[in-house]
Amino acid sequence: MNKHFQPQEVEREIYAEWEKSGTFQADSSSPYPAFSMVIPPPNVTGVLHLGHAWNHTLQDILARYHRMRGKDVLWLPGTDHAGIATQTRVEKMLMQENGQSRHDIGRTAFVEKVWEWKDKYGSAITEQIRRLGDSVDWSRERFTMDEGLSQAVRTVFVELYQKGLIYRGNRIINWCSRCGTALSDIEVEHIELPGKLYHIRYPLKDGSGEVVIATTRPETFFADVAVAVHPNDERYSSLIGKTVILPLSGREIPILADPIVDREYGTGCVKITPAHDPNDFEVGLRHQLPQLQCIGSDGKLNELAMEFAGRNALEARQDVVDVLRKQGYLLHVTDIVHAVGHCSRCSTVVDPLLSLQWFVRMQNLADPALQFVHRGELQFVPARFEKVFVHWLENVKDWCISRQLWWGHRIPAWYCDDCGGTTVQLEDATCCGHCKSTHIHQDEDVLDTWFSSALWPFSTLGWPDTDTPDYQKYYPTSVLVTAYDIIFFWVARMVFMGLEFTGQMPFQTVVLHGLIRDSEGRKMSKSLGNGVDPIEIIEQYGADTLRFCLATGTSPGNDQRFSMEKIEGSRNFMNKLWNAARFVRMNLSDSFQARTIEWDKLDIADRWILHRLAKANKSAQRLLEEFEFGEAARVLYDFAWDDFCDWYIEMAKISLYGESIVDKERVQTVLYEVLQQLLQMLHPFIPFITEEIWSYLPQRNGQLLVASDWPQIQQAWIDDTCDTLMGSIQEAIRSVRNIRSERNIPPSREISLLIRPLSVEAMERFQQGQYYIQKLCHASQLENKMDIEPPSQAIALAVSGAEIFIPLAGLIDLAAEKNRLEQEKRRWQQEIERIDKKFSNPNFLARAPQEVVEAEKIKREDYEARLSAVEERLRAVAAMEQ
RNA sequence: GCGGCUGUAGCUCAGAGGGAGAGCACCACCUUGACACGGUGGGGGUCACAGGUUCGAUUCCUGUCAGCCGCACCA
Repeated sequence: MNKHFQPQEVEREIYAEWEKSGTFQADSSSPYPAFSMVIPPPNVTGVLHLGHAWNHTLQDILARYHRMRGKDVLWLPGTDHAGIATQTRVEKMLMQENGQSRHDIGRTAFVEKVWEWKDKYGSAITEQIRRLGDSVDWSRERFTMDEGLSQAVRTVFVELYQKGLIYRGNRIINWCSRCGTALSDIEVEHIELPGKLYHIRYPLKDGSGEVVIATTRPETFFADVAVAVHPNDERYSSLIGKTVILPLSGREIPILADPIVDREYGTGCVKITPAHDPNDFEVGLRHQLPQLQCIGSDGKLNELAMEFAGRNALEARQDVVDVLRKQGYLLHVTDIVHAVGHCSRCSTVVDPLLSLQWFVRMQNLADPALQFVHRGELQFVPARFEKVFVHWLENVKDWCISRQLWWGHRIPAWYCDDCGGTTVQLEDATCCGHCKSTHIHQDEDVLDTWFSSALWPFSTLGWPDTDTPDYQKYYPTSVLVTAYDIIFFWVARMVFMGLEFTGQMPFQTVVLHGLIRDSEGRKMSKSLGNGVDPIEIIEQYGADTLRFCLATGTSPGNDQRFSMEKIEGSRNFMNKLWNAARFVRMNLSDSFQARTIEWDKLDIADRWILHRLAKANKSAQRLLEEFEFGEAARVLYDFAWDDFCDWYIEMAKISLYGESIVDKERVQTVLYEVLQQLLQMLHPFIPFITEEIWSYLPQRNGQLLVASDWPQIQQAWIDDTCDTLMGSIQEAIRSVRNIRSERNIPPSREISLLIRPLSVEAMERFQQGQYYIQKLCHASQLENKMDIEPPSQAIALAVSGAEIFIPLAGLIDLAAEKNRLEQEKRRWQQEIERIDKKFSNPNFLARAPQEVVEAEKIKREDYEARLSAVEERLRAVAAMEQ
């Protein structure tokens, strides 16, 4: 083994070996119980970012863990077609290369281009997924526009239409003029911006005065159809039913009463523009008002705006205001701050627009989802996200699913040019379903990408065919792991679609993690240029370093900051593990045969490390079952670094470099066993390096770690007494080291140690650890006797159950020693006081649990013993001063 | 307006009803035969604030303050 692990040299080979071994492939015919997950399908056009890397690390930990625990694991990979993003990208390319727009080449040719593009670049992201080491089943990879998945989309659309849960209608939708398509409500991001509130006079027709309305979008006034006031607003009650004359156009519109009006806001008078505002739209329906439109889908004003026709609405605003002002209609303008909707993809301001679109009627789908969740049939991790989920579903509005794009699942609806009927069906229509006319044309639009993603957990397993072995065995899936920012986009939609079409929750548990931020806590974004390319990290440090860094940074549902310092910390751990393994390997012969561990023949240190190993295993398992990834990783880190490397390996060196063959073999067996189990437990987190180390272990015969079993917890190894015993040995070692350091006694200078135990029992304890104390304190001799008479020129240490003397003839500064002992004395006195305070409270004795009281008593005895040792020593020092 | 998260060492963050933790940074010492991507030792925090529950609160509850996020409304 080299001095350092070289991830670049081995990761690709190891991944290829894993793939070849078939370990990642699920087997629906195997007798083992299923553990299944579907990957949140990344954008086929995309590149891997740190968020993916994190998300995938967590899933891979689960996949590999459950595989090692004997489950038949299916982790299904794939990508989605990302309608707008992909289309935009190919359009740009087309424009750059040929100077053509998609309209220049036509729909069929354009869609062909996108497929070409997808075939060429769509594998980039799946290649990157391999670099992360994901143990996905590539034989089951899916794409949302695959034949089967497209069939699922059509089936769902047709069935929902037949059930009346999908309808086409004229509604206010969010229109992004840059993307040229409608968006759903959640694709709109509201951003607080400074704006102006324009107060405009609308004269009464009867000449008796005027009303003043307030608006932020004065350019829409051309499409006003009414003015509304609150029914109980005394200021305006006499005006209800009267008519006002719209400035410039002279059109007459009514004043009406509607409770939606906020009397406090603006003037309390609202202009009603049903075609350009969702609230006004509702008011319009209630009062049967016409729906006049003055801005088209191109964002331009139309002929209703008279001389402004043809101009961009937003740009024309100022001119409209100027004209109103000139003609005396503008009363005044005030500054306000209001939330303006922006396209979440391209940040263009979205226009509320009246438009004929397809919608999913949400009520009937949301209700069952809410019922199932209330019955506890979906576990959220962390639980608090359930509230977010429920709140959204309780208030959800109908989902606009049609997109004015060419790339995606085309809506299976045909319109008849003769009878005007709509035909919705699975197969491509050849004639009108109502009048049999062949003069029909298909709807031009495609479906929202999330419509197909919503079906992902079952469409990928063969649905609508529910008899496939995969669907039978792996649906519903076990766990879904995703970031909390797509609870609405994806999780909620999978839930209600899953319930509607499979009658089951698509997953039993949904694990939500946070978002990656930069080292200053900012979201990573292209515009800030603070993004980090995970592939670069992998190339520089290896996938394991990245994965371990992300895993240890995980705390449930919370964001994490990314920094190179953390990466280095993680890299250092890889190096530590590598070298610990290297040490073990160097001390085993090539023909080494693992022996069974004979508990009775083990030394205290052996028992202790096996105890710690079993405890670490227990904790890691519990934490992984609870999806506490960060804690699980930390438990293993601490075990590996602190217990194994810092203590056990150092202690093992005594036997390894000693005379006794028996001792040496004993320690070799333990080292080998611990390392092997450690590699197995770390494998889900850092698969490459553990696999690589595994290959160096003797007697492996080409067996892969990835296919091995998670180690059994050996109950017989759990030994708390041994743990406390080692604890006191470690304390003794640390105390002596502390003194060495304080007194600048270099390691090269050997010292003697005299241990004076306070009891026979303590003497036996220290006997078991005395070689370790001696070696780890660089002591040339050690005596452990109850009747030791301390030399006068010595430093005295009070440890649990004993006093330790370090004879240092000629090096003792009595004043300094007295000072140190005084400090010690105060420390133990304080501890005793703290405990006595508890005991002096009668309620403590009466109400605290017996174990707690008992534990405090034992502590007090220990402190008391130490205190008297220190006091005695103080007296001795004082006597010497004379 | 509704809901949520966060506030612990200089920084990043764990944690748990009964003696304040880690990593990094810092200081000192150490080329000890796995590792300087290392070892040993050390300094450093009234666990945001105020109440309450409890024998006992940094941990549970309520409120306040500060930072952040989501949802709704905003003519």
